Amino acid sequence: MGAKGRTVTISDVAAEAGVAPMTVSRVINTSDRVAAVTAERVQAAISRLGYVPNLMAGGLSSRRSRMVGAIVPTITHPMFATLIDSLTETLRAAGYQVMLSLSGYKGGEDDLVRGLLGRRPDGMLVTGVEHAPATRQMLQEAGIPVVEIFDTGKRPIDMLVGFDHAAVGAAVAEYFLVRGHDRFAMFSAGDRRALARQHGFAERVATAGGQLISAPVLPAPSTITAGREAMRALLPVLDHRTALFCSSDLLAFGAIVEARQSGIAVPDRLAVCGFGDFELGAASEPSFTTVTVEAARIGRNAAAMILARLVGQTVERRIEVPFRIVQRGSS
Amino acid sequence: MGAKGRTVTISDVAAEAGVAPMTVSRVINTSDRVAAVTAERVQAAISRLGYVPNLMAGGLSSRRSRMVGAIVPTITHPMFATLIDSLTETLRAAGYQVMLSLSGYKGGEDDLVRGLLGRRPDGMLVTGVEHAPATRQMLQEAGIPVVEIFDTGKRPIDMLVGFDHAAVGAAVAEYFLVRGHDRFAMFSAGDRRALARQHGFAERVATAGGQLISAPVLPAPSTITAGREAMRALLPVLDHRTALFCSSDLLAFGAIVEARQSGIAVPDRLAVCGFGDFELGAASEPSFTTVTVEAARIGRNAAAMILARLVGQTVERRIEVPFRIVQRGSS
DNA sequence: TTGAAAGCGCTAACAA
DNA sequence: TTGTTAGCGCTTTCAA
Repeated sequence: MGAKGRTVTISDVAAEAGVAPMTVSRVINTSDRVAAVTAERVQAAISRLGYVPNLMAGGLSSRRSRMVGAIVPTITHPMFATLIDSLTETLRAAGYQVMLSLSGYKGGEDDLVRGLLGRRPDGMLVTGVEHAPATRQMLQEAGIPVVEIFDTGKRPIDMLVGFDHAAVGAAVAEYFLVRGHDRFAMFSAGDRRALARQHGFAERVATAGGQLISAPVLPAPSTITAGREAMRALLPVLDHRTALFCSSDLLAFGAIVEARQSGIAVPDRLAVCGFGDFELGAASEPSFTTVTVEAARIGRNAAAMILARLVGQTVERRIEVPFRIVQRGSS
Repeated sequence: MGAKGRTVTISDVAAEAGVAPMTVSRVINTSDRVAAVTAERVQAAISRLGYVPNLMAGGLSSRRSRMVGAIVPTITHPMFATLIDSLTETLRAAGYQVMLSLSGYKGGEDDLVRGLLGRRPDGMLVTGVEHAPATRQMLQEAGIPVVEIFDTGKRPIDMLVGFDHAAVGAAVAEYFLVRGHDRFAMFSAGDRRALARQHGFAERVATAGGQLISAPVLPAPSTITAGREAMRALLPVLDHRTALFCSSDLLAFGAIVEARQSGIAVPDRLAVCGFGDFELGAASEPSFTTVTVEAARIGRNAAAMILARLVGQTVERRIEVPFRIVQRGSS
């Protein structure tokens, strides 16, 4: 560094401490292989000069960047925010940094992957299992551990931590069916995984001979306001007891707020189940039923899988994380 | 890359295209300075081999990493999530990536800064204006544009985009005073900036001769549940009309839910103002008054300042972003 | 418009 | 335990 003048390099430190650069490198990376006195002298030189090792140089030479790339659609969504939080923390504890890219919900993943791979990450995390063939190939040929998260598929690129969204939809339908419902509605965001939940829900409902009276697809990411508006549109056909599944807790909350405004009793006239288990669902009034998935666990597992592979361990290639319906006041 | 065998380098591409490595480099970085036919041939070789340029090598050589480091307390908080979103997007459009570190609310910033500076970022963003002296010095000596965000101070490290939290507190107090309130309470998270808002609020209240009946400090980050609990504790002294300022919309929402559960009329008996302008405040019932600050604008401004400096422009060193009280159903 | 030489700052591999 | 040599894959600089 150095405000004026040259950046301090490992050679400067070596000269200052009266050792070879390689010895400084050892002190920094594998301090056990250096005599204690020498190490102390080097450490003193380091802090005297304010030396900050150049990780680009180190990475280029060692072919290890101590960095993991991650792509998620957004961090505005509590689920992904939590996931990135736990991923980052688990990797940080192991000495790795995370380079994050946000893909939005409109594709363009290829450029993001290429951009990250340019930094030569030691591992990669991508959201979902649907990728352009070229993207898949790039990831495969990178020769690093790759984890796909938040979904399942038959043929992962490498490793996978997620759950079956269609199964979630079916489980929620089942939950309602068991409680005697026969009229259903679903508010779904337009992204792949929300739509998979919708399909699972609709299919189970159809199999049971239930009636799906409405299933609007809303723009991703979901908002409370979108939930309110969808509910407003649904009101005219809400003449009988209905069970509503929302692809996000935000939609569910909006739906409930609007329903109560309009004098629709929850849960008697309208039963509601959300998805995501945000704090909102537990701490609002009425609290509402939702599907809980431990996002933090997905992040931790993904990080652990990458780290394990980096130290040469054989790892489970596929982890299905459980989901669970949490019954609350809305159903 | 290459699943088996060596990674493709610029020399491989050069050989494939029948040119020198330097020509390939020019095609990638400054394609205008290469003959069109040559460029085409090189591009063909690049995609044939699946070449992904090594940015560590490029950065080491050019001393530009095309990367900006950023430290925020958390991305779980909607305000910081939005900010990082806009920062990332603005920088991405200019060809820069963001390396994100999460500091939590407990310090340890020094290690994060050192870790990021090791990647030789072309710019840095840090949250707040309070830093350990050593951290300050490291940032200063890095010789790169540094932006401190989300606060103001007399003596920024380099550049600053933020607002005065004490002024926010004072403005909210003023807002209540104008409406004839004389009894006040405040729920505040324990982080620096929330406490600054609290102080500003308390001071203005005191100056006006108002009574501050309660001002608990809650753990950061704020939650809805914490707001409910704080309200439960406040109930016994809520015998007169009271105005409550919460350091976060989550606390405000929790407070309102709990108050209504307990039969306290909002806004007649209890007026509430939150902070942050989350969607929750606008779309819940009753909607609630809050302080809005454009987080996205802070991110965009910070990115723009860094980018401008990187192309050698002289830049405003301090941007005060406005805040505004949005009146809604709770006050 | 293109190429050759040198070097960015570090670490692997080997030697002492 | 420490040092020397070579080279990671690019770009800068200079030359043609």
